[in-house]
Amino acid sequence: MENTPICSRFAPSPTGYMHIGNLRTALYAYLLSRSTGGKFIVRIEDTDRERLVEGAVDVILGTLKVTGLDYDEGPVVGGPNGPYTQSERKPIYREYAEKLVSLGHAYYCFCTPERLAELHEENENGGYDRHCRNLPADVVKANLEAGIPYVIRQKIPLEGTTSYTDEVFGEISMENKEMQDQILLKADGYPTYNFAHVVDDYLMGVTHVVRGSEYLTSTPKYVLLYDAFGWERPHYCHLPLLMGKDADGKISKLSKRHGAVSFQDLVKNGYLPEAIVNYIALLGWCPKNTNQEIFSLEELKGLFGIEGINKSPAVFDYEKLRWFNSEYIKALPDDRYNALAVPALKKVCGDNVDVYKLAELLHSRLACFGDIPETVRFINERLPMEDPASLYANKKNKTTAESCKAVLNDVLPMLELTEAWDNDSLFELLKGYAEGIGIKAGAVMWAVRIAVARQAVTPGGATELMTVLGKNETVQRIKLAISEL
RNA sequence: GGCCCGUUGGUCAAGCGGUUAAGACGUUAGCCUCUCACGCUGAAAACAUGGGUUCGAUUCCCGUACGGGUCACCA
Repeated sequence: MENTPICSRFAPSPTGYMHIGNLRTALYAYLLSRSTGGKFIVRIEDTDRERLVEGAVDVILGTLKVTGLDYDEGPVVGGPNGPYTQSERKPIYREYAEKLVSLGHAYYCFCTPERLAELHEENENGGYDRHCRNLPADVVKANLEAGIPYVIRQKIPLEGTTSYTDEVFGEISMENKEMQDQILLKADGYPTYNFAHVVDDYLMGVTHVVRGSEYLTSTPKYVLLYDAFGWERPHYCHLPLLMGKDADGKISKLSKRHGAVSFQDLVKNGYLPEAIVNYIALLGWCPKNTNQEIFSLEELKGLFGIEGINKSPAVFDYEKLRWFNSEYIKALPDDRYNALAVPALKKVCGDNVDVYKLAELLHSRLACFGDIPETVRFINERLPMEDPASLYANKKNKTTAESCKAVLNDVLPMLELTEAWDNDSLFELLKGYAEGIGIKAGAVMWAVRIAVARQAVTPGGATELMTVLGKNETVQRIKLAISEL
């Protein structure tokens, strides 16, 4: 058990929607700090001015709000180490970059983008040739005074090895000669991610850096920066990536080709935020000593720990998400459930049917609110029957198209005559009929259910569907069914 | 291609030198029920591979294969 409070942060770029992998990173960072009673910070990394998307910050903050990931410091709420948006911290980075130059761990580079492109052309895997690394001081001074555009690059040691211990992956070592003199401060005066996040994490007191494993191999460069400044290195927790599976079975980083990958899309498709959070919490992490899978955020806070984080990439499984969602729907109190189901039902069924009754029938059957239109389409629409013979045939109840036709013929006049159109009465009526002729009630129910719904799987039994459809429509549909058989 | 990381059923995963190798989703057989679902009980299904170390390897070490990541004035 961890007992020193962990300060972690979530530092997204406002480049559009909230990717589910991003949300998972936020969740883990959040849980890590909350499980130790520590702070959770949100920071907006908007140093790439060209990729900014308007409204993206709102999407990020909105997602954190509906998922319940509350933060102690961040944009809007502020905090002692603000501002929490990098574009508002621009002078800070320059100050530290220049400090690094004076410390001898960084240098001004006046190479033009054109020259770098040429370099790349000559040798694709060569990288920057460190042309400006040892420029004489007077040349640098003259260039600066002449206003020649420049960047500031990190001076990576030419020899030796840099290592750090990742909390999840263990010791990671990298030969210094494998690393580039990466750019710290861009020509436009903004810092790169490589520099800004290091300065900010230090200044904001972040003790644990939680992020995707794509940073595993660039972290030695960041560690070198901490060392150069003489700052204490933070703990690193790199997370296994979220993958998706193609139609042809190929596995790759989760992206749009795999389906909905943003939190907003999933919610729009009818998944509950709690279900999504629960599912992704378990994608790459597993609690100790329990087989439980359904967890509230609150429970997660108590159970989370770095020891349970996996190293290998995890494939996002929409089927399992559906299962979580169905569990959460079933557990939803009626008022919350109705608030979601009823409007969706009204949209499809209009006001002619008892949508509350329908909603009730659906409560234990629905895996996802997005299924509603398809599930209840048959109510207002007499669907075409593709293969009546197989639809009417049911081996458990020993029904066939013929036997169903006979049943429907018998039952039709009884239904036309009855006045009591409620579930119990209808059920007794049909059951009595079945007993009378000595067949299973199921055989009668099957015939009627198929005849009125015109599809195999329905959101209720025969008599329930009849009450929803009403007497007139039921009778019409049975007549239609008989004529088709 | 160089470097880094990973590899338990179709998927998520437990395991941390000796186990009948859990559990969940999905698939499937059946049961229950007043009909569809829900629910319940079963079934099939896995330690990538070759060497070591060891009395004994899924577990530790090395190689191989496969998968992923990374080599930007993007994060």
